[in-house]
Amino acid sequence: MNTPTPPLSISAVERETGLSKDVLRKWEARYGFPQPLRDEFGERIYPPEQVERLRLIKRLMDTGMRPSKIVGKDAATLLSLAATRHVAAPQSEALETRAVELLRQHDPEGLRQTLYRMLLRQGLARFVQDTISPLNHAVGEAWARGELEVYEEHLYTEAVQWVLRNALAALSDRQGRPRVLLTTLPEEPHGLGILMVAALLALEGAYCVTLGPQTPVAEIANAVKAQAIDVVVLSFSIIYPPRRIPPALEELRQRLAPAVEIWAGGAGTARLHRAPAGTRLLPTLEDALAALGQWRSAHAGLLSSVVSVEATSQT
Amino acid sequence: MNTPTPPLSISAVERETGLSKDVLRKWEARYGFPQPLRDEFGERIYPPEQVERLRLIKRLMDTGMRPSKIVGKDAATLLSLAATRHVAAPQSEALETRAVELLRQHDPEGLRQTLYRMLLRQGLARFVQDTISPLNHAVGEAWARGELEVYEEHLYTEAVQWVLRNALAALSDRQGRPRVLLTTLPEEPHGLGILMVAALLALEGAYCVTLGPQTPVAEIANAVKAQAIDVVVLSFSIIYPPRRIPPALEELRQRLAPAVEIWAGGAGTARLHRAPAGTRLLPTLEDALAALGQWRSAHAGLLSSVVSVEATSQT
DNA sequence: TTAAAAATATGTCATAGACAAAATGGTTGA
DNA sequence: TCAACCATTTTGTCTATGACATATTTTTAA
Repeated sequence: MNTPTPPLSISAVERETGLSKDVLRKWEARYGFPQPLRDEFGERIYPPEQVERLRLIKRLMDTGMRPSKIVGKDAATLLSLAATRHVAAPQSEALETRAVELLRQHDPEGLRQTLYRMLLRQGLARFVQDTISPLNHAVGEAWARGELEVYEEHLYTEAVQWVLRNALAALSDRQGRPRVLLTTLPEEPHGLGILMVAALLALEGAYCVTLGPQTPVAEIANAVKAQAIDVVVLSFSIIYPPRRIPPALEELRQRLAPAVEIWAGGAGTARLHRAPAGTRLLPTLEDALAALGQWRSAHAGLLSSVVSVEATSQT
Repeated sequence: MNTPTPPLSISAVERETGLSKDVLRKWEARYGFPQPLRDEFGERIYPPEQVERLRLIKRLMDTGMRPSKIVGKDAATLLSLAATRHVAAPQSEALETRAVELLRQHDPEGLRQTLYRMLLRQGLARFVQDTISPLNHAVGEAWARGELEVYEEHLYTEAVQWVLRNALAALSDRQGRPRVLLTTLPEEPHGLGILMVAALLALEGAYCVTLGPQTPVAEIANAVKAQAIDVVVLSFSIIYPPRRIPPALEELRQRLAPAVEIWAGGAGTARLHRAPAGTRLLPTLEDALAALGQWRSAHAGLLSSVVSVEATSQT
């Protein structure tokens, strides 16, 4: 009934796991795993079990573990390690399993509908915080366990984006303040986070421009000028190397006028001690709302003179 | 004003151009191009001009040219080659340049609006055929000339998807016939084509399920059964190796009940001589409409008994 | 404790050659 | 005239091994 999963070539494994060919070969030499079979031409072929383990290892490494600690471990140990990683117990198991089920049945329409109904029932704010957030985790873990294929994760992402963008379109108010630009840096492909933040901020009356993921810094600077942006929100997922976040933020800080605030959100920022000067961390969605409130009170008296401020800041 | 584009490392060039590190090194050895400089550690660094040329070369290769014919050529020659490739002169230059402009200004909202207004003015069918199709070309070429960054192309894709999905949602009719499943195979990442076809078919009253791109064959078979699908539409873009299309179609043909039709569309199918037995090629969008008409007349007398046919075909 | 320095771990890059897979071009047979 | 076949060439991917930059951890000094 399910996919029969034949053994994979090294490029296929690279595609499936995100581990480069070089890394796969080096691990084999250094840690003795993976240990692919060879085909008739002496080329590596990886049995599904090993691909499975590699997927798990990749997932654990994305949460900060080091290869030497985990590459040797067997699948069971890896799974238990993965289990100890997340503390928060999901409150609405039912929805999550239902969503994963719909994914597996390839019913994108049904998934969108389910999500949209949930949105109507809960309201946008609770929907984003209590439903989408845990769902993201559930889907991510299902994928790491090999229960979902890559394209099924795509399906999920598309459905969520669809629902959130719809909501955003309805909320869009060009007079809203602050004017917020949301995007990710070129090395960060995950764009769901910014949509979630955008939804929350737009609900509170901010004007949100979501650029989509992977915008070069120079282009962010252009967009900020062109659209008279007050706040830039960047999202860093768990896969973004934490060490690279501060320098990236500092570079952006230098390129933007000091009046433009820089907020950094996403799971990747949770591991940071403190924010670089002139930037702000938003490890959770609540922090985004708090930051918005503070921006508002800081600019409360100035809102009437905003137009002139923008005009000068565009030089 | 524009991006300053520093010299790039070999991985960066791989990311930018889609040419693997192995290929970049081999071309250097075989054809003498690219000829990257070396940094202080002896590692390759590619000046922007060479990256530019590589981008053009990749684009030309995607249209079927061979490396030996073009890797040596200079940028001007490559551009003229690219120019001779497309015959059809775009009729509404204005719109195309306007869209590219909006992209460059990072105004996704504005782009969506422009597209949506165009849709309302022209109607969905003309919008897809006369506007989106040439726009796709224009954007693709702008990208090959280096006028757009990767993420700007994403922006475009997202905007078009947004507009088309919106239209599709409004048209969706669960009673519609035939029931059409649209997707691409795992090696084909481009998903715009199926949305365009879906829009046209849905407009004519078909029920369309768009699975998103990169669905494994086994999963297509599952979905076909689960949703009582009459027709599977696959899209092959210009980058799909033409030689692999027939075997792929044949494999799918074997996995599906004979009553389920298989149509293959997209620019990749234009180069094929004839369709494998039991499948049908749709090199142009008009062909899709024609195929729909023929399906309808072939099943005209049976439409009343469709329900029972489905019930038995699901065994 | 904090900070700097040394040691270790890890990923990326380089070279060079083997060879499968794809494409081309010519030949044969319908 | 066209398609199918085979030989030849082209082209991309893979193997193997080692160097070394960069990231992380540990140790040492302040």
